[in-house]
Amino acid sequence: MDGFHTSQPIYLQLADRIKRMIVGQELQAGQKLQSVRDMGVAYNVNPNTIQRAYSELEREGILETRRGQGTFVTEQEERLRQLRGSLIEAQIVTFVRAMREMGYSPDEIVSGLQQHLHNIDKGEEAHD
Amino acid sequence: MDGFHTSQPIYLQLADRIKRMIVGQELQAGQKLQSVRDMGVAYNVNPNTIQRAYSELEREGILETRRGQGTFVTEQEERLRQLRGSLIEAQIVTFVRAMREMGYSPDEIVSGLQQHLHNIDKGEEAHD
Amino acid sequence: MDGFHTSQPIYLQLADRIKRMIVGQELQAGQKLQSVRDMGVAYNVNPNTIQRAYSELEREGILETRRGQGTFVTEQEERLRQLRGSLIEAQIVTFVRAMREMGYSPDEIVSGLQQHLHNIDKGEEAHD
Amino acid sequence: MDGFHTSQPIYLQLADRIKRMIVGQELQAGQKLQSVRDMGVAYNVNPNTIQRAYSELEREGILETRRGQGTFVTEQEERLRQLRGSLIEAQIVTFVRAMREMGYSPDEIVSGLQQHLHNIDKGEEAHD
DNA sequence: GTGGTCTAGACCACA
DNA sequence: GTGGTCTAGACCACT
Repeated sequence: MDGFHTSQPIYLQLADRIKRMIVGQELQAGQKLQSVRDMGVAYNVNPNTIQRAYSELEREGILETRRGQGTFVTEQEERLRQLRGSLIEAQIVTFVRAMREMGYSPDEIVSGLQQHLHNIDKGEEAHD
Repeated sequence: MDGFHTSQPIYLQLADRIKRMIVGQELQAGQKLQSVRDMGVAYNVNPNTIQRAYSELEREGILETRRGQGTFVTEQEERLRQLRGSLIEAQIVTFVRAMREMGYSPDEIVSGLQQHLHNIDKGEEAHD
Repeated sequence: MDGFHTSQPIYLQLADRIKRMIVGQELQAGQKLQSVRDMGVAYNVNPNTIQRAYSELEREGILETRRGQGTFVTEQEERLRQLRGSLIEAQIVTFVRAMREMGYSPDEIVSGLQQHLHNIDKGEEAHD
Repeated sequence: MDGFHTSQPIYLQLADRIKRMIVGQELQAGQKLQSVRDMGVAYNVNPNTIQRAYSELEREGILETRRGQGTFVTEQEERLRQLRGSLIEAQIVTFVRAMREMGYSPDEIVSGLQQHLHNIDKGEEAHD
């Protein structure tokens, strides 16, 4: 296997990765994904597990499969906008919770974030 | 075991947890930690692994061990402030990277965050 | 093969199809059927299986074979009326049984059916 | 295997059967179903296939699973009413289509059905 | 015991 | 080739 957690099923972690790739424009609307077999090799995972991830995303309206042709990112842009919105929301929620647990007030969260963005602005993100 | 990843040694994951407990005030400066044996039972992990996590944190100046007495959170407030700062920094870095990968500009990150905080301000999130 | 079940011999399933085609006027009284060879190709089934279906229907007086000419739908209208009646009866029996198994009383079956026909009457189902 | 078609995946046929058992009161709200292993033996099918049928029905809100305890029919009566309604609708649609294909008008369908129900009323379903 | 996940390997339908 | 289904057998977490 590759870089998977034990805390969540692999097929859901795969689905999450694909979602992030779509939102991050690494996968464009309408684009063909790797076949379940190729992706199985790429991630060193059984094709059935890839298949399950694809099925889940198809059920969510994010992917479409065409028998004998392959699996594709949906071309319904609206659905992809929804997806982006929900992933962003989740990121923010997680971030805010973590910061509050460390004793930050909402105002401090915003100002801490602004400070950080200000700093990397001049110095431009030296490393990765 | 409890909720550990496979991608990182358990002792480091334990160390992270303890750091977060300290920053989140669940563990106060100078407070005694559970013995490696008790903690091993609590997290269902080998005491040696706990010991290794403690050693790592001692090396970082966050914990102190007193022979025959146990392991304690350091009383050097400055060190704890540093710790808090670095954890917060890490949170922000992770958050910003994720948001930028999803195509958000710095300004959008801040406004998205403010929007979120504004929304939960009036109404929700009274619980948890 | 095409769309056959495993629960019943294919030749009987074929015979049923032909019956339905006759009752549904896709095959008229006196009309010539495809040769067993052509039909075998059409349904991707062994010609012997087609022959068996034809024989069965001939036994039931629905088809007639004329040596050297082929197989024809009978011209005995009375027999076709019987056939239609028996197929319809079978449909109704199946339908009523299913509805009763789902807890519908005879009166509810009729009213449910009327409701449905009433609904499609004004509006939908212009297609197909 | 038992009595499955080739035209539809077994796991969906299983799901349909279970739905019909629920609507037909053979399975009551809140009742425990057979374990995936027992059901696998009963239907001579791999437990994974049973599992898939159960998952599908859970996704549809018809079953609920409690880890370590088993799989149960939901106790949300409203959901079960919906289910019954949709199955009945499907029965009627199929029935009406078949009858129309055999040349019956809506009025004839109703009268044919009433005639049938009238007949079995006196004679009381002799067989089966 | 229970359900849930995963692998390995097979076969099918569709293009 | 593609995805979709199924089996056999394994291991896990939960009760």
